[in-house]
Amino acid sequence: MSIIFSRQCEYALQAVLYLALQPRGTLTSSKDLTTRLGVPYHFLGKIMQSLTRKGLLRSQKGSSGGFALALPPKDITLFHIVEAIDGVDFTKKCVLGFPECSGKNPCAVHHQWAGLRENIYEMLVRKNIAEMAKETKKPEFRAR
Amino acid sequence: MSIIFSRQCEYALQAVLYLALQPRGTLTSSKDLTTRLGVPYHFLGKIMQSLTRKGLLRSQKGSSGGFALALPPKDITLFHIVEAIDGVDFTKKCVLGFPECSGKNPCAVHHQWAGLRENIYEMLVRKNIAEMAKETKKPEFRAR
DNA sequence: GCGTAATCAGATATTATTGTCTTAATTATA
DNA sequence: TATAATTAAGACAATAATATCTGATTACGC
Ligand code: SF4
Ligand code: SF4
Repeated sequence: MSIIFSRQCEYALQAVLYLALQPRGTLTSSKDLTTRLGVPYHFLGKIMQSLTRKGLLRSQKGSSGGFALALPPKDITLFHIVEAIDGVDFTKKCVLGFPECSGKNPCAVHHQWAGLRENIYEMLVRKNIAEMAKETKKPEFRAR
Repeated sequence: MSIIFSRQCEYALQAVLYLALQPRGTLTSSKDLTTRLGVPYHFLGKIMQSLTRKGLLRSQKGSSGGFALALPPKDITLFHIVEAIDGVDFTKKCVLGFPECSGKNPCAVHHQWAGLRENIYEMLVRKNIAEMAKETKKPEFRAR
C-alpha cells in the first residue's frame, strides 16, 4: 500500500525535486534520473511525459537532451505535481469511503478528518520547490 | 484513487461501524450489510471472513446466523480494523515514497509529514467505536 | 549528411486489487 | 429429520496499476 499518493505520483514528486536541485538551465536525462532515484526507466519516462504535457516540465529530444522544469522553481508546489498525476479529489473525499456524505449528519470522525485533509493540502501548497530544494539535505541529489 | 486506505479497508470500516450501531447481542447477516452499505456482496463476505479470522468479529453460520463484534465496542478502535486489513506500515513510510529515509537529513517536508502521520494515527486510535456509534447520526444505519 | 544519443509514443506484459461465482459446511427451525 | 438460510472457502473473472519493450522522431556533433 502506498500512502496517500500513487506510486507514479511518488516518482513524479521525487523526480521534480531532483530537477529542482540541478543548476538552472541544465537538462537532466531520464537515464540520469532513473539511476539517481532507483526507479524503473521506462515507467519514469512515461511519467515525465505526462508532466511535460501538463506544462510542468520541458523536454528536449536528441543528443544531450533531457528534462528541466518549465517554470521557475518558486512557481511550482508539490500540489501542482499531485494535481497533474493523481488528481486532487482527495480534498473532497471521505476517509471511510462513504459516498455522498460530507458534513451534514457528520460521523464521529468527520471533524478530525476534515482537518487532516486540510493539513495534507497545506503540506502540498505551503512550500514551493525552490524553498524545498534549498532546505533539502539529501547529498545524493546534488550534482556530482 | 482511494485515499489512505484500500477499498477493502473502507468497506471493513463501514461494516464494523454498522455492526457497532446494532443492538448488542444481535447478529447481522452479510446480505443485510451489503444492502445497507451498498457494497458488493461476495467481496464483503471475504472481508468479513478476514475480520473474523483476526478475532475482531464472531460469526454464526446457518439460519438466522450472521456477524457481530467479538469484543465490547469500547475495546475496538478504527486502528484495529486498519491493522487487520491494510496493515499499519503507513506509520513508518515517507509520503514522497523515498525508501530508507527517515529523519536524518530530513527533507523540507519531513516535519510536516511526520506530524501528519501522527494525526492519522491519532484519528484511528482516539475514539473507540462505542463512542463513535453514540455520536454517529447516520439514520440509515439505525436498525429499522 | 551521418551516426549517435536522447525523448516520444504506443503496444504489450505483469502484477495487484477488486469483484463474482459455485460449492460445501453449519445451524435454526418447522 | 428435512428444509431453508446463512457463513466459509476456493476458484475464477474483470479491472486497474505498474512495468517493459519496441520503433519512431528529433537534435546534436562530427
Ligand atoms: S461525516 Fe464521517 S462518513 Fe461522512 S464524510 Fe465525514 S468522515 Fe466521512
Ligand atoms: S526526510 Fe523527506 S524524504 Fe525523507 S522520510 Fe522524511 S519526508 Fe520522506
